[in-house]
Amino acid sequence: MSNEYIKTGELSREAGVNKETLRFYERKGLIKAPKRTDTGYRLFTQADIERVKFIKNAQKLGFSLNEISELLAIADGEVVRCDEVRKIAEEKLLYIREQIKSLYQLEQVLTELILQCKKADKINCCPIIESISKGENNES
Amino acid sequence: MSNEYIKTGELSREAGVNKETLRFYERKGLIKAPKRTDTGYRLFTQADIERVKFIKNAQKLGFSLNEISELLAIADGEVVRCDEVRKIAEEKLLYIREQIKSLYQLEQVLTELILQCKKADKINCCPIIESISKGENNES
DNA sequence: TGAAACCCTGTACCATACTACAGGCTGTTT
DNA sequence: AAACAGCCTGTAGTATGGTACAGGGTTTCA
Repeated sequence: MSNEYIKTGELSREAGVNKETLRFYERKGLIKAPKRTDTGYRLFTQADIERVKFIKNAQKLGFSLNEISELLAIADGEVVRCDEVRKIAEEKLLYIREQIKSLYQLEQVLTELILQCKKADKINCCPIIESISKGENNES
Repeated sequence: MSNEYIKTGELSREAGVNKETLRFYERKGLIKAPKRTDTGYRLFTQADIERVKFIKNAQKLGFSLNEISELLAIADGEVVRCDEVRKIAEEKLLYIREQIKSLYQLEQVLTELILQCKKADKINCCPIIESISKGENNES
């Protein structure tokens, strides 16, 4: 379980990512360059599987690869600086809330436009096109 | 007002976009290739100002340039097909609602993680990192 | 021994929406 | 006539997160 090395193909299957993606992560520094066989084949470990899964999970939480780099760097440290992790998470949370807010405004405007469109005479007159033309949707 | 031609620089100022962006839109077919002077300078019209503003307004509503192309093609038609416009808007609305939904789920998970982090002992233990490691955030 | 499956590298490409820049005319002003 | 702003072209770069492929070496199994 501990001394089993796996090659690129197996890691890619285990972690559910493309083989090219692993090389991409390596170039980006998200996973560290693994050992190699004499003939140059990469030898990954169980820990690498966990690491790639961590990356995938963090992406599902909305973190970018750069942010995940930061999280991993902290997690790799001797002492995990919990406050630093929380800071990154809090920034992400604020950003997500902003996104929700502006998407909600869009949702309102679009809903209203579609409603108007349904009510309108459909003979060569489109409230949606007209509203965009006039720039009535500028809330920001 | 009608026969006044303007050059790239003025259109860019009037519509609030970069000059390069205008060439980009032209290549993309979002604005049609304008007349030229004998020496090759582009001659835009008032209508082009409106068109660029339309593009900017539609972007604020969340439409991509490809979708804006479709909207403009419909608006350019002899008869504006209101139902087609509404279809595009309705698709966008559905997409925006999905985005809101998944962002809201993220918001919930992140909020909870941050809360746990605040409650936890901060000595070499980070609930956020651990939760991501374990993949506890998989709702999708 | 030979085919199939696997791995390696570097480079280029996908979408999205621009932005920058080199190298060269044109137009205006002094 | 010279300086400078403004326009032209084509190409390449930005950020994001990968994906694809050519051209080659390696491993495995029959």
